[in-house]
Amino acid sequence: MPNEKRDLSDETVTAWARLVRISQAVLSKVEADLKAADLPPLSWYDALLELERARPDGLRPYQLQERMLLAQYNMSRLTDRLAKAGYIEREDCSDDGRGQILKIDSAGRGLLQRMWPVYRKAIAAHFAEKLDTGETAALSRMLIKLR
Amino acid sequence: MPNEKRDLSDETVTAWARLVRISQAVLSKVEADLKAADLPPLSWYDALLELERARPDGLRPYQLQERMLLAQYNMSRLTDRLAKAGYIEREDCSDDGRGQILKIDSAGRGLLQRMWPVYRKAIAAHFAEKLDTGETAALSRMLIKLR
DNA sequence: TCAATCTTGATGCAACTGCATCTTGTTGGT
DNA sequence: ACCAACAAGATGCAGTTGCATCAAGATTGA
Repeated sequence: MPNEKRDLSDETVTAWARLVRISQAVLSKVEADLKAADLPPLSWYDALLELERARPDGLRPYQLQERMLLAQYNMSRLTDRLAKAGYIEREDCSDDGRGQILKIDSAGRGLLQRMWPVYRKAIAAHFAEKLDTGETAALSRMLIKLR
Repeated sequence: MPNEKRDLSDETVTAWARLVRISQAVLSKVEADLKAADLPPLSWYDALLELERARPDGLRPYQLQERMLLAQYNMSRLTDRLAKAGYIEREDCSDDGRGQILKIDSAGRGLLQRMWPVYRKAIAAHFAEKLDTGETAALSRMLIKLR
């Protein structure tokens, strides 16, 4: 049916389909491993890791949002959950009355430490073991170009 | 913090992070283009395309589910929506009293035709234009290894 | 043949996401 | 100083997903 291909080669469409399907499949395997270990989803890890790297200043929600490529309302809700779970602190921002500053706390750092071994094994099993060093580098280079 | 890296190199972790972030970002751009054209999400296209390819026999839900790497309950709901929107027919399966057979109908084929031009342009803009032929092939090869 | 087990597909419920919109506060032009 | 435009963050609502479970039919094995 879609044979009004115009300028897109079959190889290109196949590559596109693989990117979508396979990256999603690998990601769900990793998420499943986290869940099987009774750990929160990857987005919690990502957010906490960014806040860990931003120590000791912390980050404004909109900064975290840009780094994580998340919609604003999703970030608002994610920080809500993280704060309720006790993994981050929210301080009022002195420069901007609307804003806040997010900081990871010690429970958050503890969670990072508990999650990493599981996450590391999952990345190894579902990603790293399937590629050699050169392939990893090549994949990385292709992905950069897509950004 | 996660410096108990054991066997995962920094390059590997970076490549992993890029795969997750960038593929998700590109995918949302494509989804956004479809939505901007008042078209249904990609999953509708994927399902209908599989059913188009399976003509004239159609597919059992579990077969479609395997091809699309979707959870069973998500497939059940996707077929519900597609049937309610009039894009597929569901027939009782004669071989198996529990089962059904899904077939794309002419409205479904019409939707494929209306979606493809938009989808094609989106793939071109957000994916194909950023890679040359060799790079597309290389990306494809790396992804295959991850499957 | 008949019970135990497995497979197919659906569904109630809670959590999460997308969208639109709101509130509060900042900024820039006059 | 003021008002219009803009930016940060929250939230109500509808739609979607994940999880657990269910019902109904198929399969296996004694």
